[in-house]
Amino acid sequence: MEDRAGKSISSSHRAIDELRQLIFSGELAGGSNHLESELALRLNMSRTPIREAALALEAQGLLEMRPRKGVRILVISPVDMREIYEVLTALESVAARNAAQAGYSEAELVGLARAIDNMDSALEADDMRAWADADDQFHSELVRLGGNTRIMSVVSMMADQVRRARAMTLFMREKPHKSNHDHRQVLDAIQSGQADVAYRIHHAHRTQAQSTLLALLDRHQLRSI
Amino acid sequence: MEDRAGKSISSSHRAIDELRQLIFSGELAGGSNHLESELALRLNMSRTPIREAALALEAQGLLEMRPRKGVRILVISPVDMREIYEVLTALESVAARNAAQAGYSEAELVGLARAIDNMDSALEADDMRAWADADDQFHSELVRLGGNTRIMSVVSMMADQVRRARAMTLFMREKPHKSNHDHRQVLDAIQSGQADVAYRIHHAHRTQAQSTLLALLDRHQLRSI
DNA sequence: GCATTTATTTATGTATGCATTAAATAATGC
DNA sequence: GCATTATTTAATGCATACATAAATAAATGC
Repeated sequence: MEDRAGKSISSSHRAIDELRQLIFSGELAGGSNHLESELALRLNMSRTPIREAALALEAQGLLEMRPRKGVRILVISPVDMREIYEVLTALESVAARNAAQAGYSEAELVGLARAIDNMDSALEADDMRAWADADDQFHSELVRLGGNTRIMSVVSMMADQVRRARAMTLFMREKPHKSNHDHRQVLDAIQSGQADVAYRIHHAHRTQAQSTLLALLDRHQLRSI
Repeated sequence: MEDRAGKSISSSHRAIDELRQLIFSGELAGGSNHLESELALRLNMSRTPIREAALALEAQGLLEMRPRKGVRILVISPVDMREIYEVLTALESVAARNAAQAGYSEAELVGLARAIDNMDSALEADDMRAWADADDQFHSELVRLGGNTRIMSVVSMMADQVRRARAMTLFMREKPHKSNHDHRQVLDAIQSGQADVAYRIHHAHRTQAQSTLLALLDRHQLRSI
């Protein structure tokens, strides 16, 4: 097997990538069970790399391995959402503060600025999927600029865990104009080196996002996704 | 294989447990490399469960699997310590706030109180190892009371990552009387439901612990552990 | 003697086989 | 007909075999 760069990629890695895809796309639905042999057949490889991939995805909180029951895709409940957003709020805010303290140049912040621009145009074009991508881009760039690799990996893990739920609520919520405004403010604070402001604004932003989302789940009686 | 409860335990789980032990005890030193076959021989099992265990421990940030180089036990640098303590500070403080908000009864807080008592008597007896155990007990009980399972697992993972470094600095630092005082204050705030106070005090406590530790590493020129 | 190529070794990644044991089904007793 | 036990089925956990590819050593050319 070869990836885009032409470097051969192992079956285990391919299994991880493809299973993630299948989970995010909903083809492997939350709550569904799948025997190792079934997945092996589906991805056209033996059980060994499937097992290794399942172990990795279990560590990332995307599924659960239950002896003789197969691999179960985890569902996200409102309680899970609360937990995850609590962690995201705390860690991303620290990243925002660090980014502001780092004294980045205009050029180094171009990724953040571009993400915000993308969100604006997506919102204008009423393309919520593009907006969500740009939002992801903003948050992951922010965390990257924070410079703490542990925060990066925890945040990206948790973001993955709520990905399905987020996709589902994307089209239920009203247009997130406020979100874009918040992001510009965070960028401003980072540019001007106001660490505490960056922290506070991002913290408020995430807290707001969390209650919006939880209210939405409650209104639609979504008990698990 | 049977564990204490008489329930048979899998080789993979045994491998995880025993490798963790070997890493924490220093028998598998930070930076050392070990072929899968070597570890298999050592734990008297085949490569398969060793591989599964290594994958799990890699996800937990304790080692790294490098093709043909074997499994490398990770070392902790001062930069890693900074990163990890930043995460611990942020998440444990949130846990402290949540615990204070939860309105626990005296009985439910007995674990925390006991941990502090243990730290006091360990300090009196000048038994630093007992003190470290009690400190662990306090922090993990605090996080448990916070009620966020994600925070629990991230914190315990990060605590494991610095375990070796912490053990090493245990006997280099002066007696942590201040620490015990801080912990009592956090417990008081939780008992009286002062969420913001609990947050602030624990945050300050962890920030202090971090700079003490980093200063210690710097003073002793420890660039990796 | 040094660089380059070829051969050899060996650790890994994956497939496969099999014993074990949980779950499902059938059989038995009441 | 229901509960209990025996039987069968089948998914997992692990061992093992082997192809592949990296690293090392040997050989060749200059």
